[in-house]
Amino acid sequence: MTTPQTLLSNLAKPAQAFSKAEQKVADAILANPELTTRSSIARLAQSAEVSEPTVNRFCKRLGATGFPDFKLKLALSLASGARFINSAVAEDDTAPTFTPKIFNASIHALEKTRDSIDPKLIHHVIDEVVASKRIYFFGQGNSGPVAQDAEFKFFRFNTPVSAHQDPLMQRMLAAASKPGDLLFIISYTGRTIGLVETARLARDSLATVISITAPASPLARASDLAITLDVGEDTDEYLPMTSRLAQLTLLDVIATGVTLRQGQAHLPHLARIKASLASTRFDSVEQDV
Amino acid sequence: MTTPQTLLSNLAKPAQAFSKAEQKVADAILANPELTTRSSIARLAQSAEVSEPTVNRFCKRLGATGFPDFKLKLALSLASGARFINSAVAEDDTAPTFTPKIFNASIHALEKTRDSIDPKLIHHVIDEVVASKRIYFFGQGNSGPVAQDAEFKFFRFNTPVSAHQDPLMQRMLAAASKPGDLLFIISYTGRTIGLVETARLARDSLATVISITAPASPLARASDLAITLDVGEDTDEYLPMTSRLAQLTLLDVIATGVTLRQGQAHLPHLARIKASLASTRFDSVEQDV
DNA sequence: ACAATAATGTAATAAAAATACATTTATAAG
DNA sequence: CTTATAAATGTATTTTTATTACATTATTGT
Repeated sequence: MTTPQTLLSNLAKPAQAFSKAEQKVADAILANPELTTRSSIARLAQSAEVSEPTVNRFCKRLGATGFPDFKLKLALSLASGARFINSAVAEDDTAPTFTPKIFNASIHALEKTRDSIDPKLIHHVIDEVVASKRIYFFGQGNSGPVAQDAEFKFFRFNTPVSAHQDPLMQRMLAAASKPGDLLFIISYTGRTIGLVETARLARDSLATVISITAPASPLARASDLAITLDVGEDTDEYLPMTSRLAQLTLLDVIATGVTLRQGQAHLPHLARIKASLASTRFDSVEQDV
Repeated sequence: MTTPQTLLSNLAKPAQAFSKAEQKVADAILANPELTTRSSIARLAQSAEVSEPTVNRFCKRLGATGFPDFKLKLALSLASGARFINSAVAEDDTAPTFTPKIFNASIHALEKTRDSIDPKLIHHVIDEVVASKRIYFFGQGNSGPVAQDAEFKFFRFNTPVSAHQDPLMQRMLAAASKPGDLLFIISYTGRTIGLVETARLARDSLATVISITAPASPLARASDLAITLDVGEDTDEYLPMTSRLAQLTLLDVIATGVTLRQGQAHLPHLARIKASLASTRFDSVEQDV
């Protein structure tokens, strides 16, 4: 299933439309990929008979942040079927080829998010959750289901929680919010007008607003705390939104943090929830919730 | 000599007899190995609170020729799957430690799903979607948001689609279904009584039922096609459900397959959807949907 | 043939890693 | 309990490596 050497085969593909100098770089890498993972940019430039910046540009064109990053990805691609580069879905893809690509794109988004999250910020968010009297999750469009998922997750705590996708309802609840209320606003772009206004309304009411959104977006600016996710999308029209997976996992992290913070205190509450579900199952050992 | 796999476990081994400063380095690397593979020696030295030469000596002691070589070997060791040794969340975990653990658990779930999916089955599912006159997504509990997410995704196609979380609604729609109708039923356990009965009702009405659920479960048996996900036990009480991420990505795969199958035919439909959203944004370049 | 643009290279700068060497800390002998 | 000795660690410097800014050279379309 896992096609090994995806980066490599990508290099070899003639359809790649490399420029002359870049083709030389590709050839030089292909001639001895293992060596390349341990080369300096100068050595590779020399063996490809091009200048060093050309090598650097070549790396960036292939999605790396620079030469060292490229070497790392190349090494991984050699070791275990590449999952970083060339996950673009093409029109001639079939189920066996696009299935791993899409999973890889999702995995990549999570890896990127994992490495960009600031634990201190998470800590602050958990503080706010623990301190709150009531929690709302707001999302529209694709982020609506994320908000709802969060509701299920946070339902385990004793704090009242609800998720809302309807813009009017969101607006009304924001306007009616009070100090001690905590609003999570989830938006990939952070540019949905209604949600930004909702954030402002809530803050006017002295509620706390935490957004999960794009860096430097209007929503991020309008929030008390903003967890910004830059998953980097839109490059491939066939690749679906991976940001919601990052949002979901991020909310998992926050919920887990709250659970750990609360310690054993809430366990009886949880037991009641589990018991209430038992009768809806064929077999009560496992559960969806 | 240092084979890739042994590097990580070597670090974790207490028997290693590291000196004080070297132990700090080992701890810092273990705290976030993925990040280390992309760090500079200065960054790692700082996070371990030691000097840079100490890090360098540490690397050499472990058989690398220097820091870059060490990073390379570390990356390879991570790629070979040694990274999940430490992913159980413990009560004394704090934000910096449990955050990567949870992301890793999610990533692992996707990797496992990626490698267990049968592309032929996906192909059949896409056939059914393309052939269908109407599509329903049913889920309860945690799978409810997944169904809703799928609705957003499949809305792009011309086939009428709706998601339902209410058991009564699901039952009624299943009973009223007709040949040409396609029901996706999403359930992690495949043991929710209501959903299994719904599947039977729908098949009695000659609709097609595709489930995304657990292997060998009652729901899987009650379906025409079952995509079974075995993400693994939730052995750790603090680790959240990762199955829904696998479900979501799987539905991404199916939707992408349908898109590719339909080719350009549906593009005008998509353009209209995009246009309808433009006025709700501060900046119409990006979008949530 | 000539602008406009893209591609590539040169030279300078910044960043990273390794080295030489100084200082501190631990150890063991008297 | 010193004090010589060795081991460990850190500081400052040099060397290597990577990136950037900018100049030059090709390429393309009119």
